[in-house]
This record gives sequence, structure tokens and C-alpha cells, in this order.
Amino acid sequence: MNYWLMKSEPDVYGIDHLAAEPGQTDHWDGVRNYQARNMMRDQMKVGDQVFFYHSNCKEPGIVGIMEIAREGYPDFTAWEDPEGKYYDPKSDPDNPRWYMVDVRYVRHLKRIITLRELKQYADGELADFPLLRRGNRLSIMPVTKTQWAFILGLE
DNA sequence: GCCAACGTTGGC
DNA sequence: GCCAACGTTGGC
Repeated sequence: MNYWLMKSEPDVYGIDHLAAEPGQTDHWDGVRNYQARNMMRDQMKVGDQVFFYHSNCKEPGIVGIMEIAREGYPDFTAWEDPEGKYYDPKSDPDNPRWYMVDVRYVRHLKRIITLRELKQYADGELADFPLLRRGNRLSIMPVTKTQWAFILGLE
């Protein structure tokens, strides 16, 4: 089993949105970055555990856990609505450029583990954690089993 | 709202 | 294939 972290802006789609979905499951659409796409398309497996991270907000940090419910498949938001935010004329059903996965809500953390707190371990236990790397902008990143356990231990 | 960092685009 | 221009991300 693999571990991941996925970012979303809570004003756009936060963990409470996911928890309120039917079956507490939804597709993770709108990723338009090749590295992130490759992880969803090629590496994520059903049952993988994922940290839900709130970005671009007052208190950025890890707010909960979800799991992969369906493995990579074409992101139809690239073509369903030409006026849509995620429309990309270079992607179509016959030759999809973008992929997504389905995620299922597991639980909220007992408290938000903030980016500020995680940074305290940037030179220690979380030295290789991509989230803390300078200038990092990846919206999806792998988490090692060790990092996963350490972060959950902070809860 | 600012702006540093980074990815993508497109002219050459 | 280089690289300047541009757009986006995301912390602060």
C-alpha cells in the first residue's frame, strides 16, 4: 500500500465537501500538471491512504485522511464543458491528456496539523518531505510509510 | 494583495 | 533545443 498527500483549496473543495458527498466519495478532477497526473494514472491503487491538505487558506495544513476508491481514469472535465474551468481542447475522450482518481473520505484528524508545525521537522524526520521543499507546488505527492506514521503520531 | 518559484508555451 | 514571456500556485 502507498501513501499520498493531495492538496485542495478549502474554499473550492475542502474535506467537508468530500464528507458530504453521497457515499463520501468523489472524483478528484482538475489536476493539470503532468507529474501529478502520472501519479494518479500510474501509481495510485485502490486502498492507498491519502492526507487531505488544505492549501491557499488561513491555516494551511493536513486536515484529514481519505483513501483511493477508484484507480486512474480520464478526467472528463477536460472536455465536458468548453466554458468550464478545467476545459482543455487538447484532451478528448479518444486521447485523454488528463486523469483523475476517485477518493473516499475516511476521517478528519483530531486537529489540523499545520504547515507551520510540519516545518519544525524540516531538518529532521521530515527532511525529505516534498511539501516542505522550497518552492514546491506539486498538488499531489508521495508520502513514505515512515513520514506517514510520524505525521499521524503528531495528531 | 504581494510576490517568489516554478511549469508551460511558442518564437526563433 | 533554447529561453523569454507568461500564467499559476500558494504561503504570507
